Amino acid sequence: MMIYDSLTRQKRPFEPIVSGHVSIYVCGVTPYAESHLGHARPAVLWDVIKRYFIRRGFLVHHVQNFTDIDDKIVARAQELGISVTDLAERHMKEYTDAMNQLRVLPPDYAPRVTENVTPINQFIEELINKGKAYSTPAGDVYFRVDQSPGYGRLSGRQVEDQRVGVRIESSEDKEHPADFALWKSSTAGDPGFPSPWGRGRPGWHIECSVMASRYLGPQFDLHGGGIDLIFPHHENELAQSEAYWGVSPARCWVHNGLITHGSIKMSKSLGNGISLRELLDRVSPMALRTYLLSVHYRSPLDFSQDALLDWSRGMARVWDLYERVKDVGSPSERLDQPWAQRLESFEERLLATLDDDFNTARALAEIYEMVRDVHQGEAAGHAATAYGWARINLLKADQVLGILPLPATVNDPVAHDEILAELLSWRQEARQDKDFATADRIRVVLAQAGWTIEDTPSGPRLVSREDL
RNA sequence: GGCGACGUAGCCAAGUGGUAAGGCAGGGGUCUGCAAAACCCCUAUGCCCCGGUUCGAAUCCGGGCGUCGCCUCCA
Repeated sequence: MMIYDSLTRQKRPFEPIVSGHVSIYVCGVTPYAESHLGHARPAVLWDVIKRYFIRRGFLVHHVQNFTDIDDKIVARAQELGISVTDLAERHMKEYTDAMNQLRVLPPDYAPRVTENVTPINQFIEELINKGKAYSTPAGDVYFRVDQSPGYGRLSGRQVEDQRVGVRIESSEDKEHPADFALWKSSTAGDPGFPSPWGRGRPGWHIECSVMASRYLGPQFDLHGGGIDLIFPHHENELAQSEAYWGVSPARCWVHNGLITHGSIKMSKSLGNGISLRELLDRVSPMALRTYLLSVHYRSPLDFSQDALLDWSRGMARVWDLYERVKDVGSPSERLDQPWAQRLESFEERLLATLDDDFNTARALAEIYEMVRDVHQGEAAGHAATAYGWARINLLKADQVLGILPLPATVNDPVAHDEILAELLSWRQEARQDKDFATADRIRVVLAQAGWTIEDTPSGPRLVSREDL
């Protein structure tokens, strides 16, 4: 099992700290606004990673935080005239709902900054005691970057090389321009928490150092997040945790590439962000999920509606096959024909592709090749065996990748169903009487209602493709 | 200015030394009253360009060109 580590910039064999266990910390969202498509990528990726480890027999501990207090949340809540709690709560729920639709398994813990202020303060105090941080007369606390020997090694940059840009916080009583805040004092009207340095709130990076170690211990296996978090967030987190614990927090840093739109990074400020909620109203969640997995996680994914729709057309074939085979029995015969052998060993190949740095794109290709083998078996006169394997293999793929739509919970009004059924049987009668003009008129009527008729050997079937 | 990523068929995309996966679109076919769906077959002598290393390179090295990301909040 090989995983690319951003710190050493190479694929390395995965060696868990505790044999048979894998501990994962993923940086979650700051719920100050609606979730956009970019948030879905790491969520789906880590969901697959988790499912993969579980299938490989690991016990998984997964923590993903909510940064439910920060400058943006405060600003946005004031703008809307609501409390920061209400604002954060609303967007956390939206996020969670979207994740459920995408079939993302919830983390074992989803800690919030506001529930960890005391441990954060203790952590900061200890850093001050160790001489790694200092408080200022204004009630802020900063981390001393020059007391952190390896600072910059994760992001591959040196403090001196950085562009001398305009620093937003100008009233600095920092010792060094690169020092960053562990604790920020709150002004009168702002939300804040008591602390040894006065009322204030945690800086941006400290919460992850504290919560990761609180829930997973000083060192854990995998640390995830978007590639845009490498600097400053993870660089600073690494420095803090190392200063406190004396060890690097994560054994392996896993960063996903960003989603772009028109080749530009998706972001609210540029106005090219796509609302996850709106997108999920328009497209099938499983089409979106598998589309996100169709590109290797470290590459940028340039989103386009057309590419998503093209992709979902392909997945529809897989879903159709599953519909056809979901109730068939398990194979009873063992055959030495190549297609049968490949169907038997499908899951091994699937897991083997994921062994190599979670190559989900190739894993999806394996599914299509498996589907072709099913048809070969069918053509060879072994339909029952082929379909049996199709059912098993699609479920196995689903277990790890999550590819099948959830069972529909739509309950059309009975009257609606009856009308459709009546029209269909009317058309069948017309067809038997060779009255094709009438039959085709009925087809047009149904088409206008959004239904496509598929005449299968076992009779006509209505298909609605509007959700693709 | 510093650091980094990427450039594979009409489109999306895998592939890090051994002779180009997969999907969509397109073409041909089977089935069908016609369609739709499904299935089968075909579709890159070539992987941004130019050099180099090698028996052999999309894959390694050097130099270009182009696109993007981070250096400020960001998944």
